[in-house]
Amino acid sequence: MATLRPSPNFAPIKAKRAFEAVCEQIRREVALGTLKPGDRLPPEREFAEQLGVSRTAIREAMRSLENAGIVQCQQGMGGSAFIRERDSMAVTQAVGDMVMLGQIPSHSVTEVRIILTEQAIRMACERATEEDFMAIERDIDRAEQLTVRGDFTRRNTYITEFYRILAQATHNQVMVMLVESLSELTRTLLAKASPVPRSDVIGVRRNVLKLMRARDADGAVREMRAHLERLHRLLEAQD
Amino acid sequence: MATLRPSPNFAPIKAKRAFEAVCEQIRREVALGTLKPGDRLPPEREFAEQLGVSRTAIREAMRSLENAGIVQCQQGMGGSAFIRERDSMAVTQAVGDMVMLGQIPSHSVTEVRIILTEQAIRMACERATEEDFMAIERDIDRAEQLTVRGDFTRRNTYITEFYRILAQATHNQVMVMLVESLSELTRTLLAKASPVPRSDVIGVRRNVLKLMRARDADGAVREMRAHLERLHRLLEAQD
Amino acid sequence: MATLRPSPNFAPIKAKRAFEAVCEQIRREVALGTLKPGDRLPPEREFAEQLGVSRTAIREAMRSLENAGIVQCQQGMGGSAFIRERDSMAVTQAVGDMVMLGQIPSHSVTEVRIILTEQAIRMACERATEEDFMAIERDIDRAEQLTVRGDFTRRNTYITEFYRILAQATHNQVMVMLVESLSELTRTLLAKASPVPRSDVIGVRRNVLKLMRARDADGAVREMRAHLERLHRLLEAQD
Amino acid sequence: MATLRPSPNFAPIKAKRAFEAVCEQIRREVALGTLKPGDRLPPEREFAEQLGVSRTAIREAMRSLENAGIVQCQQGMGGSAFIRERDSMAVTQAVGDMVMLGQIPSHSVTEVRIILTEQAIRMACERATEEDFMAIERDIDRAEQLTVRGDFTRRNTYITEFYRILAQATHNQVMVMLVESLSELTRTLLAKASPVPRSDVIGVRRNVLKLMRARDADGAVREMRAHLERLHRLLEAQD
DNA sequence: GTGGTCTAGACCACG
DNA sequence: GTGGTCTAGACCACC
Repeated sequence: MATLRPSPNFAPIKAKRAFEAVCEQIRREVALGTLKPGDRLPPEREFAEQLGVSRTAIREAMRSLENAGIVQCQQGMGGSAFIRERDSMAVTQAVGDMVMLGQIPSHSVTEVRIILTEQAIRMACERATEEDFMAIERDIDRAEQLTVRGDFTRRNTYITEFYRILAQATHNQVMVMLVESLSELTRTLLAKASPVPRSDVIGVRRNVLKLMRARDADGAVREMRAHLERLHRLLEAQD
Repeated sequence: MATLRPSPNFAPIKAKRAFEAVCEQIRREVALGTLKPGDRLPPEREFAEQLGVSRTAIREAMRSLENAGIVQCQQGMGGSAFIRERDSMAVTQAVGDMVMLGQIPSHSVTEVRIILTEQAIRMACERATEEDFMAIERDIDRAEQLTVRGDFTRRNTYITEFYRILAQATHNQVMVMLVESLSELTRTLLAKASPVPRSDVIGVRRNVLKLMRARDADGAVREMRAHLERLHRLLEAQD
Repeated sequence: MATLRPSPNFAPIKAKRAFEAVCEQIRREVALGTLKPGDRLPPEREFAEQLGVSRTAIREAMRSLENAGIVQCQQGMGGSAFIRERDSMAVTQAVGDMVMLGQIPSHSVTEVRIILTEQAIRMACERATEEDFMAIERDIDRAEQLTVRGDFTRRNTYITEFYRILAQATHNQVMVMLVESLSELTRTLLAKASPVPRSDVIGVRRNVLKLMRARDADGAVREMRAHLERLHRLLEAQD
Repeated sequence: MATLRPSPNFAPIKAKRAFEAVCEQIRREVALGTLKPGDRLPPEREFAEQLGVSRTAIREAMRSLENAGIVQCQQGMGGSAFIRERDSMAVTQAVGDMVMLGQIPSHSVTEVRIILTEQAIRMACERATEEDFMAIERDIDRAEQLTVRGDFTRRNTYITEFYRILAQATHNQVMVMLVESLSELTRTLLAKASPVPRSDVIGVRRNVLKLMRARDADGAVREMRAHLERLHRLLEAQD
């Protein structure tokens, strides 16, 4: 039988560096809503004095937060740092590092990417409003127009955005974030691999949209999966 | 006997922001495999001299890489910076920032978390080896033993690790990474919300494992979904 | 008019040193009661590993806690650190340092000492049980016997303890602590000043006790004050 | 009669712990006045060499002295250790430890706190100069202004300082020290207990000050006691 | 085996 | 660049 008295419960200790404490405070204020996107942080010198740390510590904290996509520093007029609008760039970067540096085979990425996209489509089929569908349609239209015109630079913007807009029909921000990150990552991998993927992207997307509008989740998923698997096979071929 | 592994090849830095160039070099060496997890970078001073940059540049680069979860700095002798084992902490942090700072409702997180865990279970049911199952079982066993003993600090380690080990049975590193991140994030949210979640975690997990061993994906998914929904309801109650 | 949105609230940052974190943990466990007087802490080396810090950090923490009178370290096999019984030594030391190092005139000490002792006597007159009085009497008796025998070393123990036992009749631990500290401090000051104070201590104490038993607070206070003022004048003479 | 020849005074060899010897030297210099508040000690490395001990010994000594509130270490250039201004922090800490760690009921603290504050008021009524009263008034004024402005962080500084400034009117440093310590301790206890104490502190204090200026000790004491008892009841409610 | 001491080396912070 | 902080590892004295 165990002793009645609770045994002392010692937790490991992690030394906190000055800049980490600074980061923590800013993160907290952003989380609380007292700092909002567009707000400006105090000038370095003032901020340093306010927090009782050196300017170096402030600078390192800014570097860290900039990396995390939380603030944006701009030099020149009034310099200082602004709170950024949230976007999924940081997640993309983090997942990308894992794949690039961690020797993760690309089919691990594409497999999960397909699964997540499927799940997003299923969710969207249940929740999407006509407005959502129209947003998707607009994106396809523009991409098509630009393809015809041969303006591939701008076309790629819309081609890329498709998955984000699709995911937004789920009305789940986390889903949007992950789908966007994995799509972006796949795109990067493909760009490095085969310079000219070429396939009837527009047609497939129109098909998927039609099936989703008909709330035919299984059909839409089947169509999308076939397309993505075709696309991803280009990557496998390289390994 | 000399090491077979090629030694990292650092080149002097040219203009451009110094710390970025440093980052780039290290990232490259890691990607190439000349720098492996556990390897030690040269001491600050020495490294700075080697690359012909200031110590500040080295420090800022380390900050950046530490942020990305690529290196880990520690104090004291043998301090310097180590290449870290790849883990999903950076992704967790990035997703966590989005949720914490971006006013994303917690049910967006839990919904995707459930979906991903389900998909992981389905994949695992197809691919898991007996070895995978045994790893899961060992984790459950340890958690149970430590629960009985009242050593909650160490218990929580195993309780938390469960989802990672479960996901590893999919043999897909990206899946592991995402499942781990979302589980960790949910755990953090729960910890902030209700101080005493308590439920028969061990029992549920044994059940899921049994069903997976019988390759009954639908059953395992049903059991797990019920458990997670119960858990997540604690969060909804708070909003 | 002030803005509706709450302005960000940045708090100054204090770097936490490793040993402070260790101290904090031990203090917490003692406060929670999971560590009790007599308990043994893990050996330095083991403890260091458990907390993820170096042995030096543990040692510095021990130094700090030893100073605060919380633990006591022993050498040799089976050594390690023990949690100490609470006593007022630390307070005595702290007050003593203030006086010794801060150029505080000794009459500041004696003045407060008299006031506190008076207040203790008043409280005791209201609350003391017969048991308390008997404890005081026993102390006086022993001191008297040892005075007669000429065993001054042991006599001083009882002479010194008198004020603590007197204060214990207030049933207020803080009062005990302060009275004891100031008495002890005065004794030290006197010892340095005049080697032979000599006066009819025993007689005075018997008188005070008799008056207290009669619940004559005013009388007891008058008697005690007269005695202490006589005593303290020895110190004034020196300045 | 004792022998004229001084008897050889063998002190136990006992290899006094190195850091204790260092402490002793510094304490001695401070007591002698050769080291004054604000003075800087030599850098660790240099000091160690000067005294012929290791840096570890110096560090442990610093720890001990820092604990006793005698020196203060700070980072950065001009780092080293400074001799601190005398303050009652060490006493507060020592008394606080006794209460926190020794299971002393909070009403023991509050009871003595009230008694001591009363006695301080009585002493002050006899000795305070107009200058003392003005210092008290300034403190009340500032606290009131900051309350109106909603700057609670700085307000609390003045609210807390009140008792110290009040006690300084006694012109007895020991009284200042004890009143400050017990007030601070009560404040800590209250902060842990009830998040919103709120009451008309400013009004009460102005009243007390008015009565003290009229040298009406009994009145001032009555007013103050009523206020403190009201405050302390918040603590009792929790037990 | 445990505390006490010391050394060398490195990060972290400030100016 | 200086200086505080932390660490790893070693040796000693004690029981």
